[in-house]
Amino acid sequence: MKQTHLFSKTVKDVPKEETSINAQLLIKAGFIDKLQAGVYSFLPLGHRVHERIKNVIREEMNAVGGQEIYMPALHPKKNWTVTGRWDEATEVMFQFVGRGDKEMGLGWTHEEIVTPLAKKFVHSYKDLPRAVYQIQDKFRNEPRAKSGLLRGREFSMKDMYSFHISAKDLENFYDEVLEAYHRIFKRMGLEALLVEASGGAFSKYSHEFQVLTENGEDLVYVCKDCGRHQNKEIVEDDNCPDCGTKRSAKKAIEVGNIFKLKNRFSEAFKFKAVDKNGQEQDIQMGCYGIGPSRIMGTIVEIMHDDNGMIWPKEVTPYQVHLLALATEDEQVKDKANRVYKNLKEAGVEVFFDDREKVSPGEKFADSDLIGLPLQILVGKKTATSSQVEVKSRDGKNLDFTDADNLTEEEGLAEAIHKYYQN
RNA sequence: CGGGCUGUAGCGCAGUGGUAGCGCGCAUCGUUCGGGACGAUGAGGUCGUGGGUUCAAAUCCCGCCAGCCCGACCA
Repeated sequence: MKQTHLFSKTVKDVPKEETSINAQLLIKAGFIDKLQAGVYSFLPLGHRVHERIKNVIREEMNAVGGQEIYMPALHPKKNWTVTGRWDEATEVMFQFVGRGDKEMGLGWTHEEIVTPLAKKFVHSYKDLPRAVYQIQDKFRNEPRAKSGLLRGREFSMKDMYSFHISAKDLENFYDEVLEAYHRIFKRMGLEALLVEASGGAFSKYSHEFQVLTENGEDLVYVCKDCGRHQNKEIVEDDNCPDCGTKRSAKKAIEVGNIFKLKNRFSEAFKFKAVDKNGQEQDIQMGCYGIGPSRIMGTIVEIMHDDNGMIWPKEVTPYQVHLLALATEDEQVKDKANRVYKNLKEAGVEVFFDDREKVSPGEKFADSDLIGLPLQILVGKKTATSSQVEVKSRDGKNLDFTDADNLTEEEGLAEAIHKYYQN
């Protein structure tokens, strides 16, 4: 992708009222644009990151047997009256009247949709277990949207729902998803703690995945001795219930949440299946949420420095940022174009700053702001040789920069591919 | 929903009663070119919105809308 063709641009100043780091950096770099409080457009670079995050989640959900579907966001009132949550959810749910006085609402969660859906196909223990998930925008009428992508009124969510013939089977699957969640966050460079929390409107208890950061809005009691962490909402005293250690409250961002719904929704929708003995059983359900857009904001909160963002390899919008530094020099220009072409042909995802009459300083500043893991510099220094200069955004040394055979033609693409495989 | 602050050019801001400014960005030309270069010229605004006061309102008063922060809330 040539930077001269990119839809968005970086800006030098962001509104001073945007105080959260993720909003500031993502807006400044042209990754997102705010339409209204808690509602954002994802621009090409931001969209690519968002999609990569979703793809990591997809891979891990598919790996535990989840099947991707896509449900409507526009819900009829009738499904919600079954569980009584139409009236309970007036605060959080956007509700309105459509044509013919029909009452409808926008989906803020999908138990009321997926349960009757599954009921159409599941009648016997032989049809179980099943897990379906979707990645879709959720709508929540938050009293106060804030902190950029961290708390929005429209935001992306992966929500998976699982169906089981027994509580035991639910337990097993729940544990598998829990492990899958750990893998997801690890792949994206986030250290997420497993935290016990209340079940809110869904069940008595749940597990949250929390990333510790000062900019978080949750408070987690962290036990450094035995690792039993609990959300403040269920904590009665500072001491760990397991080992008795005095725990400290730390701010955190909730990036995932999983619940055992048990028979709460299957009972409401009269969703049963016969077991091996021919006896009808309430279906046991679990639900598993994770917010890609919130994760994007969290990654920026955690991984940045004074100059800008630093994307982890798994979710970077492009693999390398190629900078043509002295475009008035025809040799430099030709060489940069060649490197771009060669890398692209070798399957490297290249973002190419081909802007002319833009000073090197501005290119460096923009490149650091955008934060791709690798920067390749083509300037007068190396114009007459076939060598290129490679820098890592995080400042760590690259073991391949010294390789003698690392030229624009040979070795470079290979080294980049290798870098991304680690 | 309570408290505080804010709304003026694409973005950031100044302008407290006399008819609209600065910086960035943008356009054209020239110079510059390894950590956000410089000069010249130019385009761009019903000052959030509705009403009121006044000879005169971006500026004063009232209502409304929108945004940010703190709190409450947060499946």
